[in-house]
Amino acid sequence: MVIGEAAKASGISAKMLRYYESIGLIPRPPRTGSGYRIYGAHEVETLRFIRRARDLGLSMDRIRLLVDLWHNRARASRDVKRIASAHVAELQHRIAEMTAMCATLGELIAACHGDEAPECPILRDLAAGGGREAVLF
Amino acid sequence: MVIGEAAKASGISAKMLRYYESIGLIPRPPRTGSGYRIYGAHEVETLRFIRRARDLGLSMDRIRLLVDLWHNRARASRDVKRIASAHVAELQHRIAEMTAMCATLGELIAACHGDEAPECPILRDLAAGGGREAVLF
DNA sequence: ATGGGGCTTCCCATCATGGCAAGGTAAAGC
DNA sequence: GCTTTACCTTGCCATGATGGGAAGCCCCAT
Repeated sequence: MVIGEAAKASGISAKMLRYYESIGLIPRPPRTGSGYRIYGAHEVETLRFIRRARDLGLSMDRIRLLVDLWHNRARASRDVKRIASAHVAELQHRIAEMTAMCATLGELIAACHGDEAPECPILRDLAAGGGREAVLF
Repeated sequence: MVIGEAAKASGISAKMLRYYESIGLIPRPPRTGSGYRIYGAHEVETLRFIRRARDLGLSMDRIRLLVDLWHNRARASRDVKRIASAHVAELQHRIAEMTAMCATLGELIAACHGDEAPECPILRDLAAGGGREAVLF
């Protein structure tokens, strides 16, 4: 399999395959005489693993650790669980931040007439400092 | 006020003040004879506005629009509301994505013993393709 | 006058991804 | 065999918002 085929089979673009190779996430594949990268079924399997980890929002650093554990028959599932849990904790943190933003903005949007007039609670709040009083009055 | 003081007063680093100036988000301030940027109370007020918009997760592009509307007495609150609503919609989209990731990972984490053994539903799922069957068996 | 801290500009790095350009190659059609 | 076409190679640039650092100038206090 040449890089375009591996890309199609794995769902990762050829560009990213070269990038992953350059950062050492995947090993350098053998080349044909003319320099084309050659991937086998095993490599594509690893790539699909990476793809799915990426789809779950994992960082490259954590994916690297997971791939290493996956390829390591002496692994402890505890290590895998710890990495996944840390990721979930980060996701929840970000979700909480964004939910708070949505809540604040939602109140302001609800208070805004959204008409031709210039008066706007959203701008007023941004200008005044986001304190509760700016929302209530 | 020189840049460091404006930074402290606004909560935006001096580095970012120069950056915001370079991308045209804020106008170029006057300079002293020796080239120091000089900021007044009005500029700091704008910077605090930007800071709070940033804290609500707005993109620079949207902040630019909001600042323009804020400074424009002939604005319509409808335009402000539309921008804020678009941002909330994006936030909700991202929240939904991350929540789905959390749900999937949560199931896998719950199914993982997290002990010394190599057997791990998390890795199994990543390897198998994320289908339901991989979770259930 | 000298030292320290703050200011200036410019360059580099992040992270994962895409785009573009120039040049080589493989395979298919004529 | 030659042409076309599609694909491969490397390398550079860009993103967005931010931090870091270096080299050099400036202001103030001692």
